[in-house]
Amino acid sequence: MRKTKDSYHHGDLRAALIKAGEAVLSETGVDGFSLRAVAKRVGVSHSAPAHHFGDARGLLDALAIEGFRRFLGAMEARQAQEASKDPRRQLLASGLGYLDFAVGSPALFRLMFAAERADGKSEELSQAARASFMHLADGVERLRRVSPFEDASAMADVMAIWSAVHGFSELYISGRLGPLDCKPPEDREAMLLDIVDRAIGSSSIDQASSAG
Amino acid sequence: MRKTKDSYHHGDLRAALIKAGEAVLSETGVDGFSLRAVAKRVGVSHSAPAHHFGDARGLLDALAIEGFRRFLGAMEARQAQEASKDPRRQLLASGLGYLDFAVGSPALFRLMFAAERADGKSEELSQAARASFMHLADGVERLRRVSPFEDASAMADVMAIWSAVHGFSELYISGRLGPLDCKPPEDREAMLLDIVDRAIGSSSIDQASSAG
DNA sequence: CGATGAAACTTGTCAGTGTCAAGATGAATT
DNA sequence: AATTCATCTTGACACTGACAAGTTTCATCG
Repeated sequence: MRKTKDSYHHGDLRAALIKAGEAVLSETGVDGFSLRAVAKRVGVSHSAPAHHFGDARGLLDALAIEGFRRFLGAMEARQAQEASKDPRRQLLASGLGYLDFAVGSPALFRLMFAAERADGKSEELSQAARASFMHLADGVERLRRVSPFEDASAMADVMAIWSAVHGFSELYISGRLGPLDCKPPEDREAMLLDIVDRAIGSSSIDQASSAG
Repeated sequence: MRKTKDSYHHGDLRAALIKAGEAVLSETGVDGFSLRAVAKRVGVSHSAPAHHFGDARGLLDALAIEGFRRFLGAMEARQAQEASKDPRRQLLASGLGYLDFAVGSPALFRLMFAAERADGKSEELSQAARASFMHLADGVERLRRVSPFEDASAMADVMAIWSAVHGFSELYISGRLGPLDCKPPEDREAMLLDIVDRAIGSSSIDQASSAG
């Protein structure tokens, strides 16, 4: 069974390694990431991580899982801040949370969406990723009043919105949006809202015609 | 052309290393990529690449530069196939080329858009990337009849279209679009066209009439 | 033609990495 | 107190990128 509560030797090495792993990831990027560097930062031997995560991929998976949890949290936080409960507004708020996370933890964001990790090797990781997808699907369902899994056009909305938000986030953290990233956060957020608005399309004009 | 296969000098080692590098990249992904593996594949010593590319990053930069060249070619190829010269059709065709390249060379695509390489360290790489961006900007300019660099709303179109196409491509090659990637190419292409259509928005529904 | 120097490539070495095997530590159970 | 066993350490191996120094080929000039 899953154990490893805070106990003796180190206290809670597993959690400490994840925390240190995130720090190393954000400081040096995924290229400078190494098991030994993480272990050294925590102050344990170079092969201590192996016991908790198996191999390097195991630790990266754990980081991605933790990342998806915070990712979902970032979207929900923005939605909670949004006063209006209008589905369209809530969906836009969710997109802002998506961008918040990408900008705040770009290396982790990239790790989470790395191609190799979507192969379903880790069931827990697949599930965490699916939860984020479901969050988006739910948002569209509230807007369209139809489940995307039962309505192709609603699923098309999901794809369009997801692609737009994800693409913008990726390009932004890549620094490819030119002078935009030098500007205040309000600018990139306004840009994102415009983009998501296009992606939602005419399917919800009747819902909230004067949003903005 | 000096090409002495059995001689001490390879003849065209630089090109051979780039070619082998692309092969290693597509076969093992960027994680399994190593200078020594590339050198071994070509049949030279482990430090032969250093003479042409300096360090590992130098070879990866060269691969990205070559990638951007083929990337642009993929977009232009699709545009050439498109019979209609209508700016909207041409823009959509360009998007299909974008997706073609991402699907055909996912590892290279990811390498090209890796965040660390957009820092302008390599001028040649920055220029190759900029050329691809310009291709998109030109397409929007033909559609809107205004330069995106002189019109904010046209630049917004550029951002929206780029985000949508890039996001869809990223998510697709990540295998996160679910059952979509098992389906024939026509399906994903139809999906992309729908998405880009949303991103273009109403700005070109009546291209000539609405003057921004 | 032959020498000289530069370019292309090799060999050797070093620190660092992931992973495995085997040993040491200490809390919990008996 | 002895045993158990997950936890953690030590040591080793093959591999990596980078550097230094040596070897081979080519080009140019005397």
